[in-house]
Amino acid sequence: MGTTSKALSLLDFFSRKQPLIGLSALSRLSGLNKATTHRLLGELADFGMVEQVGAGRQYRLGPQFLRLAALREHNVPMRESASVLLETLANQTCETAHISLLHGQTLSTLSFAYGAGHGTFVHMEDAEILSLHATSSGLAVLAFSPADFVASVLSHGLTAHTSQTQTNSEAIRAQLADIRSTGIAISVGGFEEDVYSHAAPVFNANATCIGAMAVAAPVSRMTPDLSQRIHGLLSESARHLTRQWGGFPPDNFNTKIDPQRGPK
Amino acid sequence: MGTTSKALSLLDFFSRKQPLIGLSALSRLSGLNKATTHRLLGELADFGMVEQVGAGRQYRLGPQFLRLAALREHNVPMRESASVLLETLANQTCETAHISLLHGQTLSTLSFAYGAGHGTFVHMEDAEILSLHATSSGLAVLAFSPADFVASVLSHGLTAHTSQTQTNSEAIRAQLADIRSTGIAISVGGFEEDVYSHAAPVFNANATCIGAMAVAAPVSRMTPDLSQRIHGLLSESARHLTRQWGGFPPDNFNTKIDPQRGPK
DNA sequence: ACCACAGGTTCAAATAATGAACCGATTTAA
DNA sequence: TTAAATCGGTTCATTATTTGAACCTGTGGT
Repeated sequence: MGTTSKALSLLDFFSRKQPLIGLSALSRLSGLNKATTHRLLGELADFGMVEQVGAGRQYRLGPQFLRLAALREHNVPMRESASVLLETLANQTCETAHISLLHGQTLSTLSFAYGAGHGTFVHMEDAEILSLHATSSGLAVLAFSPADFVASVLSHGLTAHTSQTQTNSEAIRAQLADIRSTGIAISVGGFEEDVYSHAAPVFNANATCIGAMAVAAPVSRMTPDLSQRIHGLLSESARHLTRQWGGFPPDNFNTKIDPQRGPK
Repeated sequence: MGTTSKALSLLDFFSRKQPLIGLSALSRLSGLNKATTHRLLGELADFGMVEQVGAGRQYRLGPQFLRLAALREHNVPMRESASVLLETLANQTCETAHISLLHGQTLSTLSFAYGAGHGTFVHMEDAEILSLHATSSGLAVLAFSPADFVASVLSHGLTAHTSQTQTNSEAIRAQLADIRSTGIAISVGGFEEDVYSHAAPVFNANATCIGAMAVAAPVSRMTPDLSQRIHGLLSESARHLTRQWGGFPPDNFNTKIDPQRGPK
């Protein structure tokens, strides 16, 4: 592993829950020597990728990312184009629509939109972390990911976020087969109680699955009829997004779904 | 210079004008050996900081920045807090308000807001690059930056963006002295024709100037009266933002400005 | 007074970065 | 239709950078 990778890997320890990390802690987390960590952080800081905050000289992510993200988004408006589709989807379903991208072994939420017409919604936040085995989005991604990746994810500890989280890897593998045939993943209360969500995979130009689009509703509002509608609208939106992002589905992804009745 | 810095410096060659860069070109631009450039790009790509686009295998900024920017913004909502103030300022002045941060020897626009009530406005874009010597924001930053930094900026070629750009470094130094006493920088058509803009510096927790807030109006709409109003509102907003961002003005920044008449 | 842990620094030893030359494939110029 | 130039990418002996144990210094707790 190159020096640059080590430096960049430090950035991955910062999260919503842990926005501030001290030198020693980061050294421990990364397994790198304290002197090495210090030097790498210094280089990252020179570039505005981390910054030190007064009190305990702790580190946090720097302002540089705002600039680079704006530049990236200007060149490749992924977030913008996704947002437009999500707004439509949220309005059509009157529920929360979101899109999350694969990053390592978790999903990170890129954008979301709330529907209208109800008093309550499934809540979402930008950069929220979703686990692969416990969310519909995660299952959708796993279903279209390489076998070794799936094996790696399922072999690590499958944390139970709720009482309904499926932690049996064989049961999950069975679900993945279903998802591959329908093109839609479903999860009920696996990540948060009372959330019923549908998800469809999104692919890049190499036909690799890079994330998933999802619609999440309170369990109490889900009916076979609504599920049917979401199924149709969601798979259409996800396919649309794949195209907009310059990607295309892999050969094992059946694009010829009858919108009236679902596949098979 | 460490290896990590070399890798990160590659990111700085991507811009709005040049979003795609090939391996050889990037090697030339950075002065690094092609093999080195290739390896560094590979490491950056592993982390999603750059990605290769199909055709000519050219590189562009990667999707990772969206995630990190969202995380940073969640932890430290600089953009969000600035936007609120800019909206207010734009409404109060009925003109374009924006904030730009210092990055290297240029300013990068973080956020902006348009006023209401007129048919035309000064146009802005996210991540737009402003030069230090030719904009009011740049002058505001220079006025409160270390002497050696100012010297470095003024010694490099001062490009004339318009016929009205001031390129005489002595004349600019004289302006800086004025700006230090009033706390507001003014530039007329120095960057874009027909733009009359006011700017005020913003400081971080080390009392270092990190950027500037500005109000830009068409020259034709600028009157002594409007300038007076902008002067007051802008310096108040900028001071407010400095506080919100956890910073404070340096000792040589006079915070006791009479809002009726200006200082002195 | 003491210990434990924090951030940060030092310098010989070990490792990883470097770059000239090379490859095969396109593109351009003659 | 060649021939030269340029592209992205790779190789490997040489070289320079990274590395980490030990060491400061300061702080908060007992």
